Amino acid sequence: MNWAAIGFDWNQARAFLATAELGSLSAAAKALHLTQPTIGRQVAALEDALGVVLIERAGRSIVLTDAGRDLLPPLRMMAEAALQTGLTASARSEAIEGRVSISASDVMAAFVLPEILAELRVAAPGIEIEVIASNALSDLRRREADIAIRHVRPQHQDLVARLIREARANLYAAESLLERTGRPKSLKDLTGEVFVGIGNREDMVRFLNGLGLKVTAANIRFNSASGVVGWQMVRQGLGLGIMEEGVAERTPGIVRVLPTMAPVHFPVWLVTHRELNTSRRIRLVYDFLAEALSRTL
Amino acid sequence: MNWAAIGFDWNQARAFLATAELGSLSAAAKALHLTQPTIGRQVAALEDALGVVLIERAGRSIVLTDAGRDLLPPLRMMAEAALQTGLTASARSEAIEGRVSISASDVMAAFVLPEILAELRVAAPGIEIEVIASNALSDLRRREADIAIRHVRPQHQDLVARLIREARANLYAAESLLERTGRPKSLKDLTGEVFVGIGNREDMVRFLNGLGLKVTAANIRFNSASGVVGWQMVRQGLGLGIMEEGVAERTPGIVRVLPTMAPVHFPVWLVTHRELNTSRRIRLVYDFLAEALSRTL
DNA sequence: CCCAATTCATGCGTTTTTGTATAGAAGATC
DNA sequence: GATCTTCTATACAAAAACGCATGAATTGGG
Repeated sequence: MNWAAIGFDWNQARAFLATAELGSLSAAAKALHLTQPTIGRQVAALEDALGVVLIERAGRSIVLTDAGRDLLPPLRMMAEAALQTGLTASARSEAIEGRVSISASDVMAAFVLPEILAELRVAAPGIEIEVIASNALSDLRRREADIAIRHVRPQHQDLVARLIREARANLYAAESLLERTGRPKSLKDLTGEVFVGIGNREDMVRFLNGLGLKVTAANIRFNSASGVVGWQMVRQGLGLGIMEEGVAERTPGIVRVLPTMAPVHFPVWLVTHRELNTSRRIRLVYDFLAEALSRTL
Repeated sequence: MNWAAIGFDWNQARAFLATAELGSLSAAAKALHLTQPTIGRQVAALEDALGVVLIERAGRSIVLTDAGRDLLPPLRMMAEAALQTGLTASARSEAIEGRVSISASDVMAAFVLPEILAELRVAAPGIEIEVIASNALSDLRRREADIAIRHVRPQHQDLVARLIREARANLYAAESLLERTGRPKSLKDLTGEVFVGIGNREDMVRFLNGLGLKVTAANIRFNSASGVVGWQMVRQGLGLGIMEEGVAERTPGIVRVLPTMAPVHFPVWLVTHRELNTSRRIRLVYDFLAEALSRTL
């Protein structure tokens, strides 16, 4: 290895990369948990060390110079390798203390996880938990989370997954709503009913049609990308909605519509990175979640 | 990019990599132009940040832990990318001031380059020159030098090369030696003569045999890996030796043996990295060397 | 078996870097 | 076009890192 040629400050290089990727010094500072003046000075120092002008201050924002743009590909490589380094280190970490991030849908994060995490805090007080509540699949390979709860089987071989159980979802409504509109006795009674959608309207229509319900997008009068918001709307009696059985049963004022209708089954997968699975800390949380989810859900 | 996962100190990572590759904190410190306590503290801080023990202090030296060994491959990737970053930056550097390193055989470095560099200093006073005198081919792709003077055509497509000229080498001896032993008139007279070898004895024998000289390893009574040392031995009259024509002609007390014998031709290539060729500073030195070598040699 | 040469750890003073607070500049918005 | 928000630059104090000097431990050689 030629040590002289890599003698520039690697942290400054990272500061520039973050600035270039995120578009501003301020954004880079926030991402790297530093301050804007520090990032600015680091980038300036890197320019000085490399003898190259990297960014042009164009008033409010910044623009990369040709030289700066040239540096991006190798710097991205560097960051990729750094990510792999961190991953490997975490996998080797024997420490029980430390942070573990869990990605889950907002419904899971809001209605299922808190109870489980309360137990976990007793079992392992040293572990710091970061819950990422998002209905977008976070990329475990990029380490956006250490552990993810998903409802589709993960494909990539870098990931290791465990099928917790087949969960059930049913159609629910607020008691107040049914008292107003009357209790439907069959699928046909539901035609023309108002539904609360979650996520994409079209997907929701397809899903409901699959259940044998004759509904169109027009029936979904209320919709939200957030499952929690959707569920609150159902509780308010704004319409009928789909919910996981366990969550629904623990929600007061909610009753099942058409109890004779067969529940929708969907899998619950617990997923982590293959390398991270060797980390004692993450393994502990992973196993704890697996046990608790198969029990609670 | 996930910025949180690459939030460890990249300079500390480099410190550990150097330590692991070079085998000791002290060696790493020297390579990175830092001090041993600093490297020690950086590695310790990295261990702390990653929650992993990387090295075991085994008395005088250090031993990598399993975790430390695991981190090496991604860290090497990081260093490779850093090298590429530095390379790209140098290519983009518009600064005339700065360092340029030139790799050449020790003979070239000692007898040809100084004169040329004296001219260069006048033409471009801001440039700092580092001469790497080595008969081992330095790896331009690893940036062990910015520019190399070579006698074989470089293969790799990352390198750009210019054929300066076909140089000539002849057989020479000290006048004092020939006065003692008599001037040889033909190839046959050289059988049994003492030769001064440069580099590998076997290669030297093969080379001389190729010239039609009937010599074996036994004839090469003196040998040195250093061409300069070899040439000094020739000047001292210890034996006959091969030398580039221009250098030999400028050496007092040296005469050509068998002037009728055809000279050996060998190419002189000026080589640099394709990316570096766009650097104003390196381009300047490259062009200057090309001009000077084709004139001087 | 002892001495010399390395190598790592530690204490301390100095230098460097970082963060906070603030000012200035340039788009965005109404 | 005035205002508001967002982003960068600068000054200064606090914190962190660094280098030097030194001590302790170990290995290799005489």
